[in-house]
Amino acid sequence: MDRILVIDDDVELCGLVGEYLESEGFRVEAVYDGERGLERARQDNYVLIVLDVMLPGMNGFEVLRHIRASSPVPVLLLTARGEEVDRIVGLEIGADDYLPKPFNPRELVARIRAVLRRTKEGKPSSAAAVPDIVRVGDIELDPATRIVRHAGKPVDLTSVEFGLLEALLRDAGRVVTRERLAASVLSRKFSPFDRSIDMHVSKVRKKIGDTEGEPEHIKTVRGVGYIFVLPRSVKAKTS
Amino acid sequence: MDRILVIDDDVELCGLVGEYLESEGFRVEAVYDGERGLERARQDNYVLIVLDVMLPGMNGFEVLRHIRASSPVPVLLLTARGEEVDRIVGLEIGADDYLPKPFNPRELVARIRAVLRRTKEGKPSSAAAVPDIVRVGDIELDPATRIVRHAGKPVDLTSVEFGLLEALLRDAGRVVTRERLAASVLSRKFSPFDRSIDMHVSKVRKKIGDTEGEPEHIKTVRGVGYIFVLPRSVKAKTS
DNA sequence: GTCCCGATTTGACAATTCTTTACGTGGCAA
DNA sequence: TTGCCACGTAAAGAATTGTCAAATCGGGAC
Repeated sequence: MDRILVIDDDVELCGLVGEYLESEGFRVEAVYDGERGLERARQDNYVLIVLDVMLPGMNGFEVLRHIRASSPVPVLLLTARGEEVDRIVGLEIGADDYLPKPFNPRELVARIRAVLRRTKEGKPSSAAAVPDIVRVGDIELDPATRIVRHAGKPVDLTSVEFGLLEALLRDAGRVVTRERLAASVLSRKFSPFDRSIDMHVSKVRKKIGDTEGEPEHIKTVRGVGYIFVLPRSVKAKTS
Repeated sequence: MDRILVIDDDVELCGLVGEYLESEGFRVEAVYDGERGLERARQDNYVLIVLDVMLPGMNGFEVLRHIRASSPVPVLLLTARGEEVDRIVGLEIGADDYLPKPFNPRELVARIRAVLRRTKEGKPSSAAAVPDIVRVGDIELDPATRIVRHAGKPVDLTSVEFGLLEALLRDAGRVVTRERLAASVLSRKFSPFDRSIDMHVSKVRKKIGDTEGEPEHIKTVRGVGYIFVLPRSVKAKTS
C-alpha cells in the first residue's frame, strides 16, 4: 500500500488530511515538526511527502533541502495563505507541487495523484505542476484556464459560478451540502436565509443546459444540498 | 553550513542581502572591492560567490576572470539595470547566472539555489548557464533582461507591470490573490480600497493583447485575484 | 537645490457580478 | 386536499472590478 508522510505542526489538520487520504486508499503517517519529519523521511520509504512550509524549528524549505540531499521522493508543499514565499522558492529547490492553505482535501488528493503519475512516468522530480482537468460526463472543467465546456462547447461562467461547479464536480456523485458550498465557494458561513447558492445553482444549470428534457447534471437534494450526477456506472475517479 | 561570498561596493546592499541570505540558511561574508574579493575567493572555500559587475578599481569581469583562472566555484553576477550586453560577456567568461539590479532578495535566493542545484547535479560550473525564461503560451518573460515578448514581439512594460506579469506567470494556471500581488509587486500590504493592482492589470492586459476577442491571458477571479491562464493546446503530455 | 517627465496612485464613474428581496411553484405529511 | 416549508428564479439593490483622467510621486538632468 502506498505510504504518505505528512509533516505539519497542525495536528488537527494532519488528522483530517490523514483520514481523508486513507479513505482514498493511502496509508498515512504524520509528524509534527521538521526534525522528526526528516528522520522519518530518511529511514522509511514513502511514495510521497506532504510538507508544510511553516514549521516550528526547522522550516519546510530546510527540511526539503535536506530531503532532496538524499532522496528523490516526491514532495508536495503546503503554504500558508497569503504567504510571501511561493513557487519561486519552493519549486526551485525541488518541490514537485504546492498547494496554498486552506485547501479542499479533494484537491490535495488530485494533486498527489497527479504528482505520483508524473513521477511514475519516469519524469524526474520537480517537473512543472499542471492542474488536472475535471471531467464528468459531458462536462469538462479546467482549473488552469477556468474554462468549462459542455459537450465540447465553451460555457461562459462567472467566478462564483465556476467555483460552484468545480466544488460540485470534485464531489460528483455525492451530495454537497449548502454549508460546504457556502464555505468553499463564498468563503462564508451558510445561514438559512441565504439564497445565494440557490441563485447561482440556478444560473449554472441554465448555462450547462439543465433546462430541457436533457438528462440533468445538478440535482437538488431537498433539505441538504446539491449533487452533480455521475453518468451511469462510472466511478468518481478523476485521476 | 554553506558559505557565500558577496563582492559589492554597496555596503548597505551587502548588509541587506547578507541578512536575507542568512535567514535562508547561508553563512555570508561581504567585501567591498574586487581585490579583496579575489583574495578571499582564493583563500577560502565558498559554495558560491555573488559578484557585482560595477566595482571600484578592478571591475567584476576582471575579478571573475581571475577567479575562473583558479577555481570552478559558481559565480552569480549582479549587473546594473539595463546592461544587457553584460549578460553575454558575463556568461561567456564563466558566470553561472546573473541578476540585474535592483532585485528582489527572494529572486536572488531562488537563483542561488538554482545555480547550486545545477552545479551539484554534476554539471560542471560555467556549463551553459541558462537563465530561466518564463514562457507560457505566446508570452515570454526574461527576468534577467526584463524583456517581455508577446508572440515574439517585444512588449514595453513598466517595472511594476513587469513584476505583476512575472508574478502571474510564475504561478500560471493558479489564482494569485491580490494580497500576494500587492506584497510581491508593490511591496506593501493590500487594503481593500487599493485599486492600484487593478489598474496595472488593466494596463498589462492592454499591452499583451487581452483586448480583442482572442483567448485572454489574464482572467479575473472576483473577490480573490487574478489568474494567468495556461494554454491547453498540448493535450496529455505537458512537460 | 529645482524642473521635468514618466510612472504610479487615487478619484470617479461605468460595467459586471453577487446578494437580497419577493413571490411563485412544488414536494411532502397529515 | 390543505398547509407548510424548501426551492426556483426574476428583479432590485449592493459590492466589486474596469478604466479614464487627474493628482502625486520619484528619479534624473540641470
